[in-house]
Amino acid sequence: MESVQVWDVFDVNCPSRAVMEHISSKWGVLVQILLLRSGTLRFSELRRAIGGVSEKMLSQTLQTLERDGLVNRLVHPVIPPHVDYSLTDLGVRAATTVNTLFELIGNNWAEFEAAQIAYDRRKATA
Amino acid sequence: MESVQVWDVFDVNCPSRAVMEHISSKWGVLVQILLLRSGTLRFSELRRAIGGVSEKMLSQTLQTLERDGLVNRLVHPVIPPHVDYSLTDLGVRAATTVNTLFELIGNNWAEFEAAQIAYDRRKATA
DNA sequence: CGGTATCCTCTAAGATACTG
DNA sequence: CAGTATCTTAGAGGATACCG
Repeated sequence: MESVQVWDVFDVNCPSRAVMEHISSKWGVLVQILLLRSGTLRFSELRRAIGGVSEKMLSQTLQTLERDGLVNRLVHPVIPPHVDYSLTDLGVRAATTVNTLFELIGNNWAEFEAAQIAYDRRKATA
Repeated sequence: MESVQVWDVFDVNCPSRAVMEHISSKWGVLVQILLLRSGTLRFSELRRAIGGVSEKMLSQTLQTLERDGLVNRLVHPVIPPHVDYSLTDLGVRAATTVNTLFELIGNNWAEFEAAQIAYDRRKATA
């Protein structure tokens, strides 16, 4: 039996808004599509792959996604430490949708750019 | 002929990251799915419908989405002012994907909640 | 290696007041 | 009605140093 949407997202107190913010966060979206493509990655691999991310933000993002049940964190008890990150089933589904959004942007980039240029010109002449 | 993805989203300078941030922004996602459901709405209708949004943030969000070519802004030259907002074709496609994400959250809410509780318990005992 | 802890900066975002 | 202008603040986010 599947659970169903109980709250209205337009309500200020809708708790699903918070999860949405985690999934769609700046670094969260990049972590998700990277793990979707790569399967499993270590902390340092994620850090190197995602340009511009700080250790702090990566750590924080991973914790949030793990708490929401989107990311698996597997610690190998060895020295030096070895930690593997991967997507849960739920994470794969979220990441796939996020990836669709990125493809939409990439596949229509000319349209986005044209819209921005047109908008800026309208503002400049006005 | 469709344009294709030119940049790597993992590159710090990838311009599509900015558009992604607009689409997935806190208020942006709510504006999109509300317009997707309602078709056309006025500024004050959007403001009333989206719980918690300030005029400033709504205005800013609408401008960003309009600049990216996702939202149409139609001004009726009357007094008092009348401005209609709606989604462009591109906006409908983005909003539909965003809506999929919200449905994913709503349809699996029990799983999200359980994951959060389990995570918090793990942290507490540790 | 995989993080935390601390400090600091800057801007996202809310509140309020005002305007065409 | 549909915003803008101004002010203020909470917290997002970065830099650096340190630890198990």
